[in-house]
Amino acid sequence: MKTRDKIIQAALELFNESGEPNVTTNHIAAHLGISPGNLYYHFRNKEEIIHCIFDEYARDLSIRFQPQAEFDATAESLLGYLDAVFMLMWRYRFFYANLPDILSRDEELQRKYLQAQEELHSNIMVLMNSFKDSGLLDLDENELLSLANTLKLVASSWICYQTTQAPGAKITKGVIYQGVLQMLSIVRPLTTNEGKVRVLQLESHYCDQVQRDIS
Amino acid sequence: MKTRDKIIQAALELFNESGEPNVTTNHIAAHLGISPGNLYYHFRNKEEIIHCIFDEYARDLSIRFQPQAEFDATAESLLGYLDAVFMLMWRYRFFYANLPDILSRDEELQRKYLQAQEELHSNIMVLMNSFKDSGLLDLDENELLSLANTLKLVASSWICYQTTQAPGAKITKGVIYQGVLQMLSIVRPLTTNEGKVRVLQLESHYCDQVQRDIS
Amino acid sequence: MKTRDKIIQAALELFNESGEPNVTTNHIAAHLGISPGNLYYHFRNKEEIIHCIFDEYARDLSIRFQPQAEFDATAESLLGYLDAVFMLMWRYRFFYANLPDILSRDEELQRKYLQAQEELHSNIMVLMNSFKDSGLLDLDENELLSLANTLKLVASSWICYQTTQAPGAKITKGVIYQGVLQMLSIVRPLTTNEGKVRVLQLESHYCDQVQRDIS
Amino acid sequence: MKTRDKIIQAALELFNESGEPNVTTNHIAAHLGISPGNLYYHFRNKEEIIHCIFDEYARDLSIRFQPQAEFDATAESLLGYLDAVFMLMWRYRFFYANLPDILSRDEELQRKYLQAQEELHSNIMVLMNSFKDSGLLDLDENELLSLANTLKLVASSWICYQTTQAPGAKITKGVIYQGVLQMLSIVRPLTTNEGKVRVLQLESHYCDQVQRDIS
DNA sequence: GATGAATGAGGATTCATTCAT
DNA sequence: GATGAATGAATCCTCATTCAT
Repeated sequence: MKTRDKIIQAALELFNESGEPNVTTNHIAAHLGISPGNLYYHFRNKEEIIHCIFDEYARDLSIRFQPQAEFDATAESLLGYLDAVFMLMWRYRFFYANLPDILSRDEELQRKYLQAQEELHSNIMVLMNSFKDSGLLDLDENELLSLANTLKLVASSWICYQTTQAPGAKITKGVIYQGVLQMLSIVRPLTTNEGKVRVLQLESHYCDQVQRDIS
Repeated sequence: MKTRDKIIQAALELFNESGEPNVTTNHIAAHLGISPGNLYYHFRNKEEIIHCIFDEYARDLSIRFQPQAEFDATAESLLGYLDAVFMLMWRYRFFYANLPDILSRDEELQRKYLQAQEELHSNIMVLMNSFKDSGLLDLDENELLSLANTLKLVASSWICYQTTQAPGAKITKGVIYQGVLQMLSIVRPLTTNEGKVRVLQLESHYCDQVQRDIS
Repeated sequence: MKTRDKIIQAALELFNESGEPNVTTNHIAAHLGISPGNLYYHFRNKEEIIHCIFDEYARDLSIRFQPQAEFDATAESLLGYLDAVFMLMWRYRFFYANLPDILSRDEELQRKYLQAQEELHSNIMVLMNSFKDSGLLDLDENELLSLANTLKLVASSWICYQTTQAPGAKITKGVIYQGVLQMLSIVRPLTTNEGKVRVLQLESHYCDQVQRDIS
Repeated sequence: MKTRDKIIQAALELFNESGEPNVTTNHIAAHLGISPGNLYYHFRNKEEIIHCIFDEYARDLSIRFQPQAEFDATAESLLGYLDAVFMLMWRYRFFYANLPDILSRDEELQRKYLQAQEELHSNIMVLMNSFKDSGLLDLDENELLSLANTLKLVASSWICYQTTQAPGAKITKGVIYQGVLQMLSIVRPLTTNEGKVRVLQLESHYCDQVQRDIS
C-alpha cells in the first residue's frame, strides 16, 4: 500500500474517531510513523487530504448504483441501495458530522458535494419511479418529488442528527440501520397494499440487522 | 444595553456569519470595540458565551409553546409553532451548522440540547395528537410516533441541510419557510380529507411567505 | 476593623494558603467581598500590600525581644525568643516560601529584610553571650560568631526547607517546633555539662509541643 | 550543539539570571533567535524544560559521588564531595531560589527532588560514618543523625539563604565556598583532636578559594 | 520518497491596574 | 470610601506549512 493511500486511510480513521477539526496533520503523520514533511510531499495541504477522501467516497457511491440491472427486483434494489448509501455514509461519517464547516472552506468540494447530492436525488427518483411502475407506490409527480426530497434529506442528515442525539455516542452500524428503518417508515404509509407487504419485509430485515449490531 | 448582552449579540451575529470555529474571542471584542480583557470580565471563556447563547435560545423556545391555549385551533397552532421553531433555528443557525462539534466539546451543553430535543418531541406529539383528536389525522400510535420522529429530524436538520445545499448560501427566511413546507408535505399524505384541506391552506400560506422573501 | 487591615489579613491568609504568586489582587478582593477598585484605593499596588505585611511582621518581631529583662533566666529567655521567632515565621510563612523572588522585586523590602536579619543576628548574639556568661556555653569569640551564623541560617531557612521536604505539606506548628529542636541539637554539643542539662530540658519541652501538635 | 540542548542551556542561564518566574518561553526563544514554535517542537511546555534541567542536575549529582573508592582518604573525599554538591547547586541556583514554588506546581518534580534529598542524606551519612570510623569524629548514632540533618539543611538552603542576604547579589563561586566553610564550622567542634587538624586544613583550603574569587 | 527541525501568525486566557461614577 | 467595568500587554501554547538535507 502506497504512503499516499495510507495517509488517506489514517486520516479517515482519525477524522471519524475525533472529528476533523481535532485531528492535526501531525497527528496523522505520527499515527502512521511518518514525518509531517512526508505527508506534505504527498498532499499540498490538509484540505487536499479531505478532498481525496471525498473523491474516494464519491467514486464508491457511484459504483454502488446500477439502476438498469435492478429495475425488476425493485424492493431488493432499494434494499441494496439504501444499504450501500448508509454504509458509505458511515465509512465517511466525519464528513457528515461537520458538513457546513468543511464545505464552507472549500468551494471546489462544495461543488463536488452538490453533484453527489444530485446524483443521490436522481437515484432516489429512479427507484421511486420503478416502485410506482411496479404498482407498489401510487403517487402523482409532485408527491413523488416531495417524497424524494424528504428521503434525500433524511439520508443526508441521519449521521449528523444521530451524532447529536446521544452524549459521546459512537455511531455504530446499528444506528445506520435505524436510519434505513426511518426512511422506510416514511415510505410505508404511501405504498399500495402490495407495496406495504414489501416494505414490511424490508423493515423486518433491518430490524434484524439492528438487533444483530446491538448484541 | 449592557456590555454582557452586547457581547452575546455580537458573538451570535459573528458566529452566524462566519461559523463559530472561525470567530475568535478577539474578533468579538474587536467587533464591539472593547478589549479582550473586558470580554473575559463578563465571561469566563468562549464556551460560556456559547452556553449563554444556547440558554437564550432554549428560553425563547419554551416561551413559544403554550399547547393548552391552542388545543382548538389546531391547524393554526401548528402554523404558529412551526413558525416559531424555525425562526429560532434561523436566529441561532450557527449552532445548527456545527452541532456535532459544539456538543462534543461540552457535556453540559449536550445535556441541555437533549432536553430541548425532548421538549421538541413532546410538543410535536401534543400537536399531532390534537390533530388526530380533531379528525384531521388518522394514524395508530406507532405511525404517529414514527411521524413525530421524522418531523423532529427534519426540523432539527433543516438549517444544517440547507447550509450544505447552496454554495456560500446565506440562509434567508425564505429557506426557513421552505422547511415548514417540507414538513407539511410529509404530513399531508397522512391526513384525512378534512385534514388535507387544512394542510393545503397552510402550504399556501407558507408559499406566499417564500415568495415574499424572494422578492 | 478597617478595610485596610482586613485586606492585609486576607492577603496574608491567602498568600500562606496558596503562595503569593498564585494569589491575585482580585482573589483578595473577592475573598473579602469588596471591589478590586476598593483594594486599590487602600493600596497603590500588590507590592504595597506585601510591604505592609512585612512591616507588621518586623514590628511583631521587635516587640518580642527585650534582652535586658531576661538576662538572668537565660535558658528560659532562649525558649521564649525561639518560640516567638518561629511562630512569627509561621504566621508569615508565605514570605519565607518565596523570599528570593519577593525580595528581588523590591529593593526597599530587601533593605528592610536585611535590617530584620541583622536584628536577628544581634539578638542571637546577645543570647549566646549571656549563655556564655552564665557558664552554659564555653566558646571563643570566633566559635560564637560561627554558631550564631548557623543558628540564623537555620532559623531563616527552616520554613522554606520544610516546605520542600513534604509533598503538598501544610506547615503546622509541629513543624515549627521541630525547627526549634533542630537548633537546640546544634547548640547542645557545644554546651558545658551544666548547659547540657538546660538544653535537654528545653528539648523535652519542645518534644512535648510536637507531640501535642500531631495528636 | 543540538537546539534542544541549546534551549536547556539558555533556559538555565536566563532562569539563573532573572528567576524562573520572570523568564517566559518567548524570552528563551528570542534569546536563542529561534521561534516559539521551535521551542515547543522540542518541549511540550515550560514545565518540561525545568524537568529536563533538573534531570541533568540529578544526573550530575549522582556521578559525583563514589563513596567506595574514597573510604580511606576521608577528609579529601569530603572536600571533593562538598565541592561538587555546592558547585552543582550554583550551576542550578535558580532552582534553589524558588524551590517551594517550583515544586508545588509539579508533583513529579517534587518526587524527584525528594529522591535527590534522600541521596544527599545518605551520602552525608556515609561520609560522617567514615569520619567516625577513622577516629576523626566521636559521636553516638543520634548525634550523628542530628549532625547529618543540620548539614543537609545548610547545604540545601545555602543558595536561597545567600540570595536573600545581599541586595541584588549575584551568587558567585566565593559565596559557594563560604557555604562549605559554614558546614565545616559546624563539624569542627564535634571532631576529635586529630579530626580538628584535618578540618582546619580543609577550612584553610576553602578560605583560599574564597580569597581567589574575591580578587 | 522521506526526514524532522523550524516557522510565525494567531488562539484563548490572565491579571495588575485605572477611572468614571 | 467604594464600585465594577474596562484596559492591554503579556502568557503559554498550537498547528498548518516550509525547506534544507
